[in-house]
Parts: sequence; structure tokens; C-alpha cells
Amino acid sequence: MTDTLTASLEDYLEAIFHIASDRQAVKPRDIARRLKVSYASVTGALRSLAQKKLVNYTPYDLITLTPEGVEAARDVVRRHEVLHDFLVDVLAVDDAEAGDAACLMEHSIPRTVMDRLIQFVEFVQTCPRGGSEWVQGFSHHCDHDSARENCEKCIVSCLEETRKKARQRGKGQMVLSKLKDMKPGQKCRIIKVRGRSEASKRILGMGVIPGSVVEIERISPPGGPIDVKVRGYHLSLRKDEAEGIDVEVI
Amino acid sequence: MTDTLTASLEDYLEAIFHIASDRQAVKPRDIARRLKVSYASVTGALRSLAQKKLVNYTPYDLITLTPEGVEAARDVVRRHEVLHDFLVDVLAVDDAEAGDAACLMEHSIPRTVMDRLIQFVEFVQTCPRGGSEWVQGFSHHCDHDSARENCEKCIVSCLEETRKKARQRGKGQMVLSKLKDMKPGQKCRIIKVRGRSEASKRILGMGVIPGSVVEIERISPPGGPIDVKVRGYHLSLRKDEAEGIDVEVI
DNA sequence: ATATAAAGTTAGCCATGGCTAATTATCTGC
DNA sequence: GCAGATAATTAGCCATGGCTAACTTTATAT
Ligand SMILES: [Mn+2]
Ligand SMILES: [Mn+2]
Ligand SMILES: [Mn+2]
Ligand SMILES: [Mn+2]
Repeated sequence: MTDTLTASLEDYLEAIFHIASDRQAVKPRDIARRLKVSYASVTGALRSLAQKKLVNYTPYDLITLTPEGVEAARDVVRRHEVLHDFLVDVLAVDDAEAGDAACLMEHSIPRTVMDRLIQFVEFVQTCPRGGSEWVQGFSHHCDHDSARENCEKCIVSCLEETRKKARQRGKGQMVLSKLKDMKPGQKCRIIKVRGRSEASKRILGMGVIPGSVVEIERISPPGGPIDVKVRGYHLSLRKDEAEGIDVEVI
Repeated sequence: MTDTLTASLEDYLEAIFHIASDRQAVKPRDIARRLKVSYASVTGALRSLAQKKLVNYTPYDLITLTPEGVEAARDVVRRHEVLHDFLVDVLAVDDAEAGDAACLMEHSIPRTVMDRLIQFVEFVQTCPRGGSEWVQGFSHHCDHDSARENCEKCIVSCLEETRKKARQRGKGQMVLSKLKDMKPGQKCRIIKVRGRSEASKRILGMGVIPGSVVEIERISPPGGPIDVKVRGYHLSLRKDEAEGIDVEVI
């Protein structure tokens, strides 16, 4: 169990995980199509994964991930997504290309580097000297290699923005919201996790602390769960759990 | 020849290149030690590389890279170094760990992503809103998850710095230097490449344009060549070539 | 000069992970 | 229910890239 998975097997796990999310059943055909390999290769990989107790596999039967398989697959997907987000959001790489690159690089990036990468992306998104306009400045800088004449203006507006926020914070007028009031697609920064619910333990256990960036992914209609992404992890929070989390919109 | 090298063979090439730089002769023993593989594995790899015309290899003889081998090796080394610099300078990863990580990741990062990564690191080093204090801010942010209270101060000083530079630029008092007057370890930004010498063609051919960051690596004593690193490439410039390049110290 | 040590090569084993071709199982339409 | 199509498996091939063990070549010391 200490042995690490090969790049190939990680890709199979990832594929199975995604197919299982999309459709109900996972069949060798789906995997072969997705990974562009022959049926025979799929059978071989499934045998390996079954031997490692990561998938439930008996010939001609449906394919499912074991609990350990789900865990391993989630880890691969997380690496993929973190890399993808970095490539797109920070390096301004084309989306499709970022997907391909992420799927190549996801197998060789060490855990510690992953963690730092997440922290860095959060820092860029959070730090007033970073922020989205700054990143856009980079994109612009990439496309046109024109001189950056408006540097001073850029910093001045950044400073004003920061001062405004500081003033509001001082007067207790900070734009504090509850996580449950966010809309899908929005990003916010965690200010405080109140209560000692299961959710707060789960969150803190993932290294999510005040200051972390949370992205709202989906909100199920009638007071249903809220799906968020934080530090690359996907989390589903009940409405009452999301009530106890104070955030600041970015 | 269109076929791309495997990660393993790239590592052998990289090792041979480095050993050749350190000592005069390259022997299987050195490669085996460096890559922590058996002698037999080295022989096998050398046969592969010889067949691909990347090394000159006859049993019991010294090992040398062919011109194409040098080119391929340089490319691997460049990828390694660019990644290493990014990990250390931007992500603040520990130096030794960055080396290991770079050597794993160098084989799976696509060329286009490499290019963007270089541009990004240059942007961070060049943009007033980025800069070294900003990156240090990130390191600090990583170590202590204390609140960043001094954000405003940070931006103010950044603004003042920018204004000062802009004023100097306006009065024509810009701190313009010639590349040849730099000291090893210094980084500077290219302002202008004068003349149409071989060197300027070589430089421009590598995508090095005004705005690019150059790091001085070594200066040979009596008016000898100047070794610089730019966009991940190592370049050796003659003194008179370096004379024609105007730079601004960062 | 020759014995011994060290370095290097070869042969052959194994694991991984592709593939094709042949076979078997399952599904679908009539 | 059965024929033909589709899906899946098996067997076997090949390439890569590790390894060990046995051998050969080269270096070193007496
Ligand atoms: Mn992948
Ligand atoms: Mn992937
Ligand atoms: Mn490597
Ligand atoms: Mn390397």
C-alpha cells in the first residue's frame, strides 16, 4: 500500500472517477474512449487496479471504485484541478491546453510543491498587491510586449482600493457575508469558522484556515447542500453548516 | 528523429551534460553514481542514446555528446533550471527539494507552459506591483499565517518606489547601465540591444527582447566573456557585445 | 610481468503498459 | 429464440528500463 501508483494507473483511476460522476455505470468502452487506448489495455489496467484493491472488477461486470479507490482518484483529480487552475488563472494558458498539460504534470508534482502552489494561488488572489487586475496585467503583458506605462496608475488604484477596505474594516463595515449567501462562481475569503460542527472539523482538517479562498461551485435549490472548492478539495456543506462560516467577497 | 525522448533518457543526457561540465571525461561510473542506477542500466541507456545519435559511444571508450546530444541536453537542463528557479524564487520551496521536484517535473511540462512560466517569473521580478518584497511577502505569508496588517504600508512604499523611478526616467536620470558593467549575481532588465552583431541576432533569436530579465552568472577576469542567463538560456557574451546592451538594474 | 581489484559489458530476468488477433460473452432486432 | 453486431477478454508480441550474475577488459600494485 506504500507503493505509489504509476502515471498510467492514475489516469485510469481519474477516468473511472469522472465517468462515474457523469453516467451511472462505468464500462471498459467508456474508459477506452476517454483515454484513447485499446480495450485490451483497459482490461489489463483494471486487473492491476483490482489487485491493488482500488476498483471492484470481475470480468463482464460493471466497474466501481472501492472506497480507497475513490480516495486515490480524488487525489489525482485534485492535483489535476489545482494545476489547471494555476495554469489558467495565473499563467493565462489556454483552457484546453491547460487541461492537457495538467494531466501530464499531475503525476510528477510532489505533494509539498502542490501545497505551495495552492498557497501561492491563494496569495495572488488575496493579496491587494496581487489580485485579479494584476494577473490580467500579466496576460496583457504576454500578449502585447508594449511598455507598461500605466504602472503607477495601477498601483494608485490598488492603494485606494486597499485603503477603502481598511477603512470599512475599521468602522466595522467590512463586507462580511455568510458563506450560505454566496452565489455560484463567486470567490470569497474565509474570515471565521464558528461552531464545532462536523463540517468545521472536516474543513479545519483539510488545512482550511481563516484566510483561505473558497470558490462556490453549486447550490442545490431548496436549502440543499452547497458545493465549494477550497485548497483544491471539493466539499459539500449543509446549509446550516454554511451559516456558521463568515466570509469576505473577493 | 521526430520521436520525443523518454524521461529516463532525458535524465541520462542531463547527467552526461553535467558530468562533462564538471570533469573532463565522462565514464559510466559517474553516470551510475549520479543517477543511482546500476552499471548495466547505464550501458543500456548509452546504447539507446548512441542509436539516436545523441552520444558517441563505443564500449570501454570515453563518452561524449554529439552536437545534437548537446542541444537536447541543454534543453532538458533549461527546463530543469526554469522550474527550479520558479519553485525557489516564487513558490519559496526549499532549494534541495526544488531540485528533486524540478527533475521530476521537467519531463512532463509542455513547451508552451514553459514559455509562460518564464514570462511569469520575469513579470513578477519586473512589475512594480510584484518585485522581490512582494515575493518575500508570500514566503512570510506561508510561514506565519498571521494576518497581513501591513498591506497598506507595503503598497505605499511600492508606490513611492515606482514614482521615484518614473521621475528619474522622466528627467533622463534613469539608472541605465551597460550589461558589461554588471556584477555576478545581479539581475537587470534589458532596455535596448544596439548594433547588429552576431550576439544581438543570437539574443533576439532566443526571444530575448527589451524587458527581459538577465542574470549575470560569471565574468571572466581580463575582459573575457560574460556568462548570463536569460529566459532560461545560458549565453556567453564577448565584452564588446555586452557593451552594446543597455540595461536597468532591478 | 603478473596477480588482483575495479570498471564495464553482456546475457537474461522481470514488471509495466502499450498493441493486434483470436476468442468469448452480451446485447439487439426481428 | 436466434443471428449478427457489439463489447470484452484472453493470449501473445513488443518496447522500455530497471535489475542480478557472469564474464571481459582495463587499471593498479607488487
Ligand atoms: Mn494524467
Ligand atoms: Mn488528469
Ligand atoms: Mn529529470
Ligand atoms: Mn533534471
